[in-house]
Amino acid sequence: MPSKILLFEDNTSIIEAYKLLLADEDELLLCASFVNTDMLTERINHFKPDVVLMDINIQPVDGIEATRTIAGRFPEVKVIIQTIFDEDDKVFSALCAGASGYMLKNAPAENIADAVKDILRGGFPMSPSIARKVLALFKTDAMRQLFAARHTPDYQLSPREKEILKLLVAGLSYKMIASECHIGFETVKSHIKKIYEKLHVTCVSEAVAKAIQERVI
Amino acid sequence: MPSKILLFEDNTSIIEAYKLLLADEDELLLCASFVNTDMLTERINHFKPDVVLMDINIQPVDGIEATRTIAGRFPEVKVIIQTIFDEDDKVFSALCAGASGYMLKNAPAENIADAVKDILRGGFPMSPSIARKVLALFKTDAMRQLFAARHTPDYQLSPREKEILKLLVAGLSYKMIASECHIGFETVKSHIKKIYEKLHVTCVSEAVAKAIQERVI
DNA sequence: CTGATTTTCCCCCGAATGGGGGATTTTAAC
DNA sequence: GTTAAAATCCCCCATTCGGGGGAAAATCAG
Repeated sequence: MPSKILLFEDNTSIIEAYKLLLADEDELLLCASFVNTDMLTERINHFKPDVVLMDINIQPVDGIEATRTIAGRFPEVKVIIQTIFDEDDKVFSALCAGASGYMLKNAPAENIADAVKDILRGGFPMSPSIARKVLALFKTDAMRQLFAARHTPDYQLSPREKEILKLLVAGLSYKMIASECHIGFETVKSHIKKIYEKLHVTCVSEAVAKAIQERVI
Repeated sequence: MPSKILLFEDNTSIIEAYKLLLADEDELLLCASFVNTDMLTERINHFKPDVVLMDINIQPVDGIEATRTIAGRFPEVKVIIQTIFDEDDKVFSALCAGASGYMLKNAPAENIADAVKDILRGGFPMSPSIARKVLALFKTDAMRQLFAARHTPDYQLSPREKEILKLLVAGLSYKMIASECHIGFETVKSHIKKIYEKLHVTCVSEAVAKAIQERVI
């Protein structure tokens, strides 16, 4: 049984091209194509496609928003964003919005069907230029922040120190921490002194910020 | 001018194999190889390679950490992670750490030089399983939080209050904030009193935690 | 113009914090 | 069994915070 495809594309000549390209594919079936995103959910609901090829610049709802809608309402539908080139930010947003992949409209003709099949198999074909862009995203500050989660700097805090740091982050005073941990006030002070040393900070605010941002706790 | 390569690999027979494979490549020059990650930055600094081939399981600093170091200190150096197989998670972490690509050590011999050249040209050969992980990353909550419109509770902080809150989060004392903002100490106190009221907190630690976690600032 | 909000500043005072010294006991490692 | 680290507690003391009162400009919206 072939995979049903819906095409959203405002350029009719591209629609024609796709029709031709997909016509003699046994595994793929182009059910319908639309030049706008009107009645989006109704159309999806009606055709129940396996794949949606979505032009990123379609109107009135743009391809990214449409992707978000489809990914939210029909998570089993794979959305493949169609773009021309040099639209890094948009492609990135589209992937965030739930797109399963990303294709260049000006790719060599025979590759298009293969790309669709590939994505259906769970692959994620990326042209080198796109791969480079995605890879570049791994090096942005935002991504680094994300992966600070995985990369947790080790400040060699002892279990007790971690416990107390957590309570500090939770907003407890020294006194409250003491009673919470069933230890003396002075002990709490000692631990916190040690924590500050190890984290290279000098006050609660820095300690809390560091603990949260670098996921020390 | 050939691209200079440094090899970090603890298996000496693999080092020998790479030497042979890269010996008759005009575009590639294997400068040196090391069986550990001691003196990492010094070595990079000395050889100034274009490419580093980094075994993922090298010691004492593992390949991922080493990659992070190199990517941080020498962003122009491309790091290619060398892995055996079935180490998707590690490979993924390596990419997050800033690797430019990865290669299978047991790849057909003639492919190795090609893979290096490919990555040098900016390509990014990615296996389906890795690609899937990359894609999955785009759908994580963390990413959505970062890039999608997110629910930010509105505490109605005035611009000045936000500014001061930022400085609080940065770990500045009242006095430092005063001098930073060119206002009096008492004014800072007033603002902070107001901030605490609005955020429903009673001390810096709570305020900082809330500001960061709820992205108030 | 008028009222509301923001920003600025002030005093008082008790409580909390941070840094500098310690010391003892328990636990873990070698 | 010695050594090292962790966890506990103590004192002193200056500084910083936090909450309670204000109040006067400056800015802004209607």
